[in-house]
Amino acid sequence: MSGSDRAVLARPQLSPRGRAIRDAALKLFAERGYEATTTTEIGAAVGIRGPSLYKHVSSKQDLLLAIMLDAMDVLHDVHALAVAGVDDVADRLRRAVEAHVRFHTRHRLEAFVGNREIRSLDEANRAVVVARRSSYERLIRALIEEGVAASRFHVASVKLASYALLDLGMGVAAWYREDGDLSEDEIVYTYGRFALTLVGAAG
Amino acid sequence: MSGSDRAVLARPQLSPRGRAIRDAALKLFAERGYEATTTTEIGAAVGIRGPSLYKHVSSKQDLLLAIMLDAMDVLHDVHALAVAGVDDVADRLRRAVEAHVRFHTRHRLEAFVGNREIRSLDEANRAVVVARRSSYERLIRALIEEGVAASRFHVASVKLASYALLDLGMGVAAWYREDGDLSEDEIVYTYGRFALTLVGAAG
DNA sequence: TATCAAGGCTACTGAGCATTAGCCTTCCAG
DNA sequence: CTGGAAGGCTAATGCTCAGTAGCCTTGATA
Repeated sequence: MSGSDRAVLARPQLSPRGRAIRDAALKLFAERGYEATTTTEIGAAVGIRGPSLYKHVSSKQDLLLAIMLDAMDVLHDVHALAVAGVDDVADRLRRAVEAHVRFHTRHRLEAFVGNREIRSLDEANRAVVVARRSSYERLIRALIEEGVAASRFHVASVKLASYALLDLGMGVAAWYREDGDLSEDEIVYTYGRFALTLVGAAG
Repeated sequence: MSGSDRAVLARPQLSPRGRAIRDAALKLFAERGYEATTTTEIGAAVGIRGPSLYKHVSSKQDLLLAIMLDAMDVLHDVHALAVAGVDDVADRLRRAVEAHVRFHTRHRLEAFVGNREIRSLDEANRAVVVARRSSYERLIRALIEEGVAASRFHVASVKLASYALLDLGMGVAAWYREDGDLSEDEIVYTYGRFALTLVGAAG
């Protein structure tokens, strides 16, 4: 887990203004999309003009990349934390899905942008983000495979089951609202149970 | 069902070139996104220059709107067809979900663009599309409510269950490939069964 | 054969955009 | 009190677009 510790502990420190800019950009990217968001708008959201952003940030593209990479780090971290030290494979899957869903409520903007704007990254950056996402997807699939191998899970297709679980999380990021009438815990626990029935977990 | 008949029978006839342009635009919108797609590219895809598009199409925005509206019509149609004449509520739900998922494989580009590019529609057009989508979502939710009322389904939250089912379809549109190793029927039937376990359908 | 519509094309318009240049103020360190 | 860095600003640069104007070819019709 030294990798995720690094991500947790050594996440680069941003100046307060830098943080504000990134937050504003995140909100705008989520709302209007990356291409449709102008540097003027991002600036306005933190009370400065567009060109002044460049005193804090190297480019709009880097802003997007940083947002996505940070989010992927957090996602890996919460997954690792959720399954660490848990032996039973069904428990591990349930906890992994709970962490997955909770991430998508707590960081819904990051998740939303991360899913929708990969296309807006240029080639090289996209490759990095896609690789990191695939590595996460493999973790979930490996859990299901393990349960199947142990005859604890029974699925028609491991791939299909893992897609389904991952997609449910992404869906949450699209519709969840903090002030909605579904509480975070309600969603998390319900989806955790969905996951187990979905893989046909015995007992 | 006269509404959906209208949609099926009276879908406006497009010239072959018009069709080709719409298809090309759909593919490009799905690949690069609406904002990132230029009229020059759409033109090139059908062998003409960007400005010549305007001999067939009134604007890029209208192209997007037409794609989305047509897709929503088809989705409503396949739903209506799937549940028509089926009495048992569990059967109706399963068939509705199967139709939902099949739509998202057969029309994955339309579904993909329809979900991701609503933001790119201007205010008025967006309102129309959103309304039509909500009406579809209500159909699914009503099915679940009906099963719950009849004590055939048992869910923690109707809303959550319907979100989950709808999101699974959207997920399919994101990863399904005709030449992938999961067949359309395999996905459709598996998700149909998912749906029933997910709503805790008895028998 | 003359006409005309359909459907191409190039050139142009007008707008918007990310980013850079270069200037000015503020404020802290020496 | 002075020098310089930090962080604003306006103006300008260079590019990319959607959409329009207006011209030309083709081919069917009358």
